[in-house]
Amino acid sequence: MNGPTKTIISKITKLLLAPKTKTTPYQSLLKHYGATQSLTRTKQLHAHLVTSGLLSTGIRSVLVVTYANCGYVHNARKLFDELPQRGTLLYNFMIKMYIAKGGCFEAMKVFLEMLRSKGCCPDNYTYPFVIKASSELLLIEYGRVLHGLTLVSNFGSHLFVLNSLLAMYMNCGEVEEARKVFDAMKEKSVVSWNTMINGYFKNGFANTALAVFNQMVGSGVEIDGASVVSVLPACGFLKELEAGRRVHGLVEEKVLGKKIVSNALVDMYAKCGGLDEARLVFDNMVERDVVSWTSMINGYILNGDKKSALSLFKIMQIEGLRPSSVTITLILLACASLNNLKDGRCVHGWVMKQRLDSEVAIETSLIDMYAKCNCLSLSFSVFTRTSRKKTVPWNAMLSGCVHNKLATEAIGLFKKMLVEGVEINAATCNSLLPAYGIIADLQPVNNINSYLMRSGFVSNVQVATSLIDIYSKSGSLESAHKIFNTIPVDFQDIFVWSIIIAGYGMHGHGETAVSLFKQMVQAGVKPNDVTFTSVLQSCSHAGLVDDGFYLFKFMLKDHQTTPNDDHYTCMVDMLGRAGRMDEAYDLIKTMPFIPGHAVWGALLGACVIHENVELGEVAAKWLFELEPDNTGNYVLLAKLYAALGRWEDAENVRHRMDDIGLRKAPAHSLIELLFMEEPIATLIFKKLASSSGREISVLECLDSICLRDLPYRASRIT
DNA sequence: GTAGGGTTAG
Repeated sequence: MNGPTKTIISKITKLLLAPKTKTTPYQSLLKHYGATQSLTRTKQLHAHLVTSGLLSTGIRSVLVVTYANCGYVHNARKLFDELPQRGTLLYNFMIKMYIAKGGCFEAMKVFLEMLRSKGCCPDNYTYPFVIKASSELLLIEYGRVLHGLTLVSNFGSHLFVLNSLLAMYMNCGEVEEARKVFDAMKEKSVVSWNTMINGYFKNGFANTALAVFNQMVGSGVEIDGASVVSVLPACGFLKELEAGRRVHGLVEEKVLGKKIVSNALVDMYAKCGGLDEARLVFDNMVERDVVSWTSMINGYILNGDKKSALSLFKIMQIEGLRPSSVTITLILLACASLNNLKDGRCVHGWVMKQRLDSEVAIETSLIDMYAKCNCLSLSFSVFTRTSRKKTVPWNAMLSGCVHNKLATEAIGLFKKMLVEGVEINAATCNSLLPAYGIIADLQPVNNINSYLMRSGFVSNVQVATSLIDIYSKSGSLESAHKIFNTIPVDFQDIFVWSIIIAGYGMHGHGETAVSLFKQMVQAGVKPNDVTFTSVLQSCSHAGLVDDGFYLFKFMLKDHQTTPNDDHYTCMVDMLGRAGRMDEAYDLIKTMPFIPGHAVWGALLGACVIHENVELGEVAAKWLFELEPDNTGNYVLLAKLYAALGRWEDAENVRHRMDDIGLRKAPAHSLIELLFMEEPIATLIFKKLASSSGREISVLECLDSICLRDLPYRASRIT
């Protein structure tokens, strides 16, 4: 017999000896039940097969697959265990079932059984499943072993296997390893590229994600919907409106007009500040789901238009869409920042009816909303109904107390957290720490500091930043600076620098503030609006006019930072305090935008100090127009007149207030008006003293003007 | 029968 004949004969023999694989009607029926996930019918047929004694091994195998497809783990497992022999296919189905049910650990166990079994090897279907399981369990070491197994079992170059390895490495944060696998791939599919784009973004490399997408398009790979949905969040995060627009162009060109793609576009435009374009995509959608509406609502919130967010939410409900917990979270956020208790309570009512009020995210948002609307008792009543084990509602409650200036309560709550064994995280510390800034007492700050040291939370830069802030607010710049020095240079970000600079500024150490600012710039940290405000304020408080001017010019020239209202206010305040009134006014005149009330307020304040009526009247004129309801401005102008003895003009200011209804009760005298403000009381005190020609005690003066909180005010005035 | 995809938050 020659070779070919031998082969043919062996093939025929194999076919004859092989078990008949003809599908019986029962098997076809079970396959149909599996495909349609008809569990009840499967159970009925199973019972029938048992009673009629038809439960052959072949049928049992099919039953395992059917139960697995229906997701009925118990029966699948039972029948699977009873089988005398199990093939790769059956193992694969069991693994797939466990993963679909979220039982990744069980899936891994089945895989181990498979490896231990004789004559049954994992195949190109098994590996993607188990790699996914180890990925979801974040078992990177396991994943590496699997990677090794694929290499020794010749599946190391299988496209699906490699793609699942890419996803696994990315999901476990092993970006470099994913890259190595990707670069070594001889054949790449659109899924490989998409996995890389998505993986880079999720691991914080938004720029690389965008670059990989561009490379993909550049090398002629046909993109699909998933490519777009993976790259758009990166554009949104980077606020790369132009890049986002180009992606949008590709979407139109390739007709990738799926709902999910449009949703991603809405989100991208919203995050890039292209609200009109977001709305255009939203309006042109044929069909919108909750995510579409939620993304659009979020767009309005991100762009500061919370009122439109609320009205869109109402339209959404009229259109019959049920908000998700994400939508609710956002709406409560909008209500919180609008101080809109009425709508917030409505949403709360709806949430209760829908029985969504026990979702942690929603509970937390409710606590936050009530706190921001200054209804802390309602926050507490939501809080007491929570399960109290999760950290986030506690954090929201802490922030709520701090927002309402209830520092002692916040600290009390924190102690309770420790007693009740609630997990403390960095966010807890960040919510709590500002409470110590309110108390501004060194002893409690030292206590919390030692806790943060022991627990290791100080190594969190945000926590350390807060700690620096509360130390400087409590008067210990030395401790603040010590903590600043413990932060590794690479982690000294713009926030830490701003806080320490502001700390020195706050205590009048303008020179140190300026020198720290220079150190920061030297260290390569680019100053932002806030740092400039801090350092300019420091100069202003310390009277460092020249330094202030230098920094202001530095901001204009070297950093192309456009000064904002705050910066001009600092400058005007600084020049004004130094008596350089005309320069202050000239600066205002050169402002590239319309000056706000703060700038004019600073000028008026300076005019009062230096008794400059001419400019004071100019400033007041603007202020009365910009904020006609602010009584403080009227008082300041009256004070200015009073200081110069121009009582008639001062009296006119009072009339002006009466005319616009700012003072409901009739005033008997100018003095009464002037006493409304504490600095004016000081002035009156001086006037009384000089007119009577003798020393007048503060208490005597205060007594005569019946101010409340005497001891407090007396200490402030002396 | 296998791989990749969207909105929020403390």
